[in-house]
Amino acid sequence: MSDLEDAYKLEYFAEEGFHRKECPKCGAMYWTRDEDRDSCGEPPCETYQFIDDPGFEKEYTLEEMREAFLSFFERNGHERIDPYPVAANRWRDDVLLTQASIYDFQPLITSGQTPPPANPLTISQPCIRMQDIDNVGKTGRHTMAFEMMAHHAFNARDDADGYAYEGEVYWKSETVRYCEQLLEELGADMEQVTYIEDPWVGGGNAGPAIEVIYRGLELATLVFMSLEQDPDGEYLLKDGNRYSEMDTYVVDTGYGLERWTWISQGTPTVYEAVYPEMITFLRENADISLSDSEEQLVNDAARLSGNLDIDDVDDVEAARGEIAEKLGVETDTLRALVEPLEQIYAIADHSRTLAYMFGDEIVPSNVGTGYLARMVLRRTKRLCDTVGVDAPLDKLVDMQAERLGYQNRDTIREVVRTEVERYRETLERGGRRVESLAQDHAESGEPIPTQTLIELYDSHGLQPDMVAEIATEYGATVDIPDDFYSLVAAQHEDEADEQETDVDTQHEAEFADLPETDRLYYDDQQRFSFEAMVLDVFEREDGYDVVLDQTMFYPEGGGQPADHGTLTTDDVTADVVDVQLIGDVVVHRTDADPGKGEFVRGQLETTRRKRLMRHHTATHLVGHAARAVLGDHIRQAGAQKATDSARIDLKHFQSVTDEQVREIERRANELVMKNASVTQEWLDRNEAEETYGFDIYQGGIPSGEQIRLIHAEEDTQACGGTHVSSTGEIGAISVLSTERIQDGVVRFTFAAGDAAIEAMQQTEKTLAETADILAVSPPEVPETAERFFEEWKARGKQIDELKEELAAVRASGGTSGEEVELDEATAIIQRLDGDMDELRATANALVDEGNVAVIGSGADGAQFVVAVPDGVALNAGQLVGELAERVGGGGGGPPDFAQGGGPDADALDEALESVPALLKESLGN
RNA sequence: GGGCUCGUAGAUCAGCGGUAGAUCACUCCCUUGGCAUGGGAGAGGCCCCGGGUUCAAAUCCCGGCGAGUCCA
Repeated sequence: MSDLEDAYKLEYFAEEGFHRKECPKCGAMYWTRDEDRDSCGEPPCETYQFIDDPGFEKEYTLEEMREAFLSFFERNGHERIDPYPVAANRWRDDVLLTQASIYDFQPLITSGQTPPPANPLTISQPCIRMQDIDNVGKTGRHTMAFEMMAHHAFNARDDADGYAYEGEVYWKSETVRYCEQLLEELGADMEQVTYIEDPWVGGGNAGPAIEVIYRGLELATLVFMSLEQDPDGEYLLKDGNRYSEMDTYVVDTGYGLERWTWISQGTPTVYEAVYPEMITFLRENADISLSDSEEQLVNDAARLSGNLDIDDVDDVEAARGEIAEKLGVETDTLRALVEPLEQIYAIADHSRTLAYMFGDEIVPSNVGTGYLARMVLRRTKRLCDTVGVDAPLDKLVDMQAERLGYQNRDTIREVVRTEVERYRETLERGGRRVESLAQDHAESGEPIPTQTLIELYDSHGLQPDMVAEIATEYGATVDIPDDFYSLVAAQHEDEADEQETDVDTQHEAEFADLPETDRLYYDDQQRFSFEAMVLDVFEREDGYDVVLDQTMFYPEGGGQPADHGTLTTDDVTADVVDVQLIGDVVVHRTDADPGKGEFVRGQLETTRRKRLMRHHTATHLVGHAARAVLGDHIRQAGAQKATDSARIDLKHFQSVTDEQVREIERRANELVMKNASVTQEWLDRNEAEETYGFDIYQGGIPSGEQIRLIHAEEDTQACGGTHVSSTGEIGAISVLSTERIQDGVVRFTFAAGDAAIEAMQQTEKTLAETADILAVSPPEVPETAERFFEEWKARGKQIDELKEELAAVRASGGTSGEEVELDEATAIIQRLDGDMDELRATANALVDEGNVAVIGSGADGAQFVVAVPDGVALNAGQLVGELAERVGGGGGGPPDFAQGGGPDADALDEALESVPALLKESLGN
């Protein structure tokens, strides 16, 4: 076993006369120029030494510092790269948000499958770390949104081949030298800089890493990613796993833009350094004006808390008393002064987070990144309300968006406004709910139970403290357990996620040794037959897996189903029922064995393929049209093509109106009528991204150095599917329906070509049939249907009225029923073969005249209604129960009115005859 | 991707197996010089849709549609 100690003995450190020392406080190993140094320099071993005493020669704004960094590395041979979106799930499915610059290059570039956009490169990458959300504003240095400035170099070992980059660009010593040069250029005192050894581990990779500390602040981390997880690996690292050396090794640095800006200014908190005008605006808006002495107190407190070991919110609360004591004020006094400022810092940071999110076209939703955006927005809104900021949230976000240079600011504001309004509605709805709940509990005097609080939060989005606030107004009490959110989490624990085993992986090993199948469908998408040689055949439970040297069959992928057709030899014709791409090998599932080593003729089912191609190209056009109508933020969330229709799921922050749908349909068909040629182009991926942007990845991100682009009119997408050669071949596009499949995602189902004609004919047929039934012409159908419906309702009402009248007449006009005199009233027993409504009405009418009514019907099985007037000691429910038993059923109801019945209509009369006896019996008791 | 909650009068919601309700809004009448208001009467419901269970479903079960919300 080996550890990484040797990995830190850099030539550079030796040349410059660095000393390797152990920190007496925390035990960390670090490198320094200062032989007499006695600490690693990082809190808690050391305190901040730059507040009011900036660490660089001059002060930098955020923008100046970014430029200083990027241009420094440009001067030193690095190419400047535009930042990637903060929505990392656009190019990888293992994370939602970009949390570090290296995320931009994972996994395809770091693993060597795809070349980097430049090598070496420098970038300032916006990042969002939700895990810091509670600390923002309170610790003075945490921000949820930040930019990670970085330079990266992608190296491959000399003896390694098959990677998308080769040789060594530079490695550890050069990396540290760049860092030193930059610090020196900015005027740092190099004697005070320390380099702490701190191996980095994450996401299956690892490597030695160095933390760069200056005046108590960690300014950068230099990571040398060179190891990968390996059970037999040589290195045992701090996560308890073993690692071994990789063929590629990557310089991964991270320089916190905000911290560099901060240290250059020496303000009490980082927030005042990075967006001072926003802080000023918010303080004025919330009307927070402090006297000079109060201002001084706040500054002193900030400096003190910066110098304490404050890593999260709990520490802040714990330290508050200590700080107050040092300053000679009451803890509460200090809190009253500091808390509003903390909230304002958080608002500024969150607004910036939202600007990044919406600027990068994240759409609020109840899933994924959209949900995270919604959470941040609601939290920010609450903070504004608490601290008394009355500027609209869309304005605050816009201020940050403007600073960050986003072009889509109008959309950003609209998204924020829509979302704030939605939140207002949720609160209003929830408020009403809590009010009535609170009234109930105020009456009973019992506190609102925890389980109810959990439900209010989980199902209705109401924070327990908000519930408490409203409840208190109505005099109800609420106990919020300290571990409330753990309780919520505990209720979700049962939600076990089932891992489905991929059938393909079972056989994957068998195909691994076979040569890559030559995919002819890219050479000519309009050819539907070919010849090939059978390389291998595997017998399966339900057929055969046939591998050819080349194929025209398109395997399922990119939402396009597999081609069907036949493989024919002189002796055998095998039907191809499914085609899958496994690794580089196209596997044809057939119903017969063509024979290994045979020559086959392949013939596609052309109708099917043509329909799929039309639908695929049409999908691109519908997406393009939607973007034109709804806005640039429109992005594909998924798509599926079939022979009779296709669907495309689009992200949008509002529901789509009928007019918008028609407009999209119209524009899509305009593109069809233009008959623009649809072309494919293989392009270097970095060139493609540079030319067309990330929006080409609507259907996911392919791997490889070269990617295939499909151009249809102005639309360009990276796509592996098969397409028609000109848009006119699509014929027509008909949007069949739209539905909201989840918040923020609208699904368009549409048909193209002959499928569109079929769909339209089907719709017309339905309309024609409907018109026929109503005996009107199709245009008159809506009006007629409405009239019929209204008339139908009116008649129902009229029938009800007539039944009432009939019942009254029956009751008053002497009855055909048997009368039995009871002590307090007359009971009328009657058979009346009507429905329940008639029975009820008649019984009610009889009761109105002071009679007991016992009515039976044989219209639908046997049914009874028994009604008893006030003051008569007879239990209707009991009587009905006994009668119903005699017809093989059951019944019941309140004592004054009951109903029941059973299937045995033949026994009805007999049951009614028994009523007098039953009455006497029950009254006699 | 998964969990939970909710669809009843124009609006807000009760009812949760047994005769569909309240409040506001609406219409009309009365009180007042007029307004705020007060008193009275009335109209307004495919109880989201489709199956099932039951003598009986707004109510229970299943499926769909629509809305909300929490989590990954």
